[in-house]
Amino acid sequence: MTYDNSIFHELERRLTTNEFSHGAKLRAEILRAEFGCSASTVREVLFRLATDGLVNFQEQRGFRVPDLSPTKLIELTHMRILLEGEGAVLSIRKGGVAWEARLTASHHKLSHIEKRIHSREDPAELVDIWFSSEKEFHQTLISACGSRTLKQMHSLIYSQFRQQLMEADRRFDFMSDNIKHHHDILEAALAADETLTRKRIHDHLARHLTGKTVAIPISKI
Amino acid sequence: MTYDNSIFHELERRLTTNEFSHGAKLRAEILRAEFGCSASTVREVLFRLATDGLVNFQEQRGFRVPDLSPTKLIELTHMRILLEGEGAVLSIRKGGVAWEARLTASHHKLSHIEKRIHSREDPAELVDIWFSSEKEFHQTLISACGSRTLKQMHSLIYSQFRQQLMEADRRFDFMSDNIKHHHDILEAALAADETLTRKRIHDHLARHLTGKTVAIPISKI
DNA sequence: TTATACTTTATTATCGAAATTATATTCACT
DNA sequence: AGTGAATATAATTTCGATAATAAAGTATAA
Repeated sequence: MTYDNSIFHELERRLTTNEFSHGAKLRAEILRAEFGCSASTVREVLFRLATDGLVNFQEQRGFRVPDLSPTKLIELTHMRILLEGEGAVLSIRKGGVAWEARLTASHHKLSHIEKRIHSREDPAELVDIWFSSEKEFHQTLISACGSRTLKQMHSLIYSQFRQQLMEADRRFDFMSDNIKHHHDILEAALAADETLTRKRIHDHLARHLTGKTVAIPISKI
Repeated sequence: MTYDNSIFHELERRLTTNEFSHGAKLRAEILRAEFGCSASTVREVLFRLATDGLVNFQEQRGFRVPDLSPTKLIELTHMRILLEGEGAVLSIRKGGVAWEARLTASHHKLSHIEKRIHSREDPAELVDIWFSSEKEFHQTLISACGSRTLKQMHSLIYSQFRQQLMEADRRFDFMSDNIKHHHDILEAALAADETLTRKRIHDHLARHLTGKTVAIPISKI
C-alpha cells in the first residue's frame, strides 16, 4: 500500500525545503500521529532518509535534522563543483544532440521562471517551481555522463546542499547573477568547451565558498 | 545494548569481504535466527547498510547483495580516481609534516604486508590484514583534505568498490604492480607534485577501467 | 501446448506493547 | 547555593504477532 513511500517523499520534500528547523529533533512518536501510522514505520522511513544524508541518526538518541553549518555548505559546494564539472564534461563528450536539446529545453524553463522572479516583488509562490526547475537544469547538465554512480552521488550532495541553503535562498537577491550564470553554463556546454564549462560551474557556485569561514581551496578546475 | 551495533559491523564486514555471494537475498527471518534477535532488528540494520550502498533495498521485495557488475566497478573506479585525486592534492597543500609522517607510516605497514604476500604461495591468511592496510593507506592519503564530506563520500565508494572486487582480488596476481604503484603514489605525494600524484592514483586504479566493456572516458586528470 | 485465472505458500510491512536506555527532577549533603 | 546520588519521567529500541503483498503452484480453457 506504500504508505511508507508517501511518508518518505513527504518528509524528503519538507527536509529539502527547510520546513523543519535545523537541528530539530524528529521524534517517531510525534510524526506517527501526523501520518497515522505506527512509530516503527516512521522509524524506518527516517532510516531511509538517513541513507540520503537528510537526517542524522545517533544510536540511542534518535533522529535530528542536520544543523546549519557554513563549513558543511562549503564542503558540499566543493563536491558539487567537482561532480557537476566532471559530469558536464562527460556529457559534452557523449551526450550528442539529444542531450543538447534536453539541456536547452530545461534552461528555457528555468530561465522563464527566473525572469519572473526577478521582475516581481513577492516571489514566494514561485519558490517551489524554481526549486524543481533549478534542480532539473543541473541534473540535465550531467545526465549524459554515462555513470549512474556519479549521478547518484550528485543527487545526494544536491539534496543536502539545498537543505543547508533553502532558507537563505528564499529571498532571491542573487537572482540577477543567477540568470547570467545559468546562461553562461548553457553557452559553454553547447560550445563543447570543457574547461570553460568547468570554470562557469565553479563561478556559479563560488558565492557559497566566500563565507566568513576560511574557504577550502578548490584544487585546480 | 548495541546488539544492533555488533550485528551491523559483522554484516558490514561480511559484505565487504564477499562472504555473501553477489545477488544473494538477505532475508531478515534467516539472519534473525543466526544473530538471536527479532526480524525487525535485522531489518533496521539492513536499512543502515543500505545507507552505505552495501545492500540494495527494494520496496516489497526486501534486501539483496548488489550484483557483480563490470559497469559499476568502472564507475566506482572513476569516482575513486576523482575523489582520491582531489583529496590527495588538498592533503598535499594542507597536511604538513604530520600528514607526511602518517602517510609514510601507513605505507610502511602496507608495503611490509604486500612483500610478504608477494613472496609466498598461499597468501590466503594475509587477506584480512592486507585489506585493512590497503584501506588505511588510501584513507590516509586523503585524510588531511579538510573535508569531512569528501572523506565520507570516499569511504562510501571504497566499500562498494571492495564489495565488487574482493572475490577477484583474493588471488593477488596483481601484487607485483601494486607494490610499485603504492610506492609511486607515496613518492609523488611527498614530493608535493600535485599533477603527478593524480596521475599515479589514476594509473594505480586504471587496471579496473580496461575490462571487456567499454571504459568510461575519464575526463582530464 | 500456451495462456489465463485462481489458490496456496512464502515473504515483507505494519503494529502496539514491553524492555532498555537516556534525560530531567528531586532530594540529601557539604 | 552548589554538587552529587537517587529517583522519576520521557524517549528509543526491541520484540512477537498480525496484516498486506508478492511469488509459486495448480487448474481450467483456448
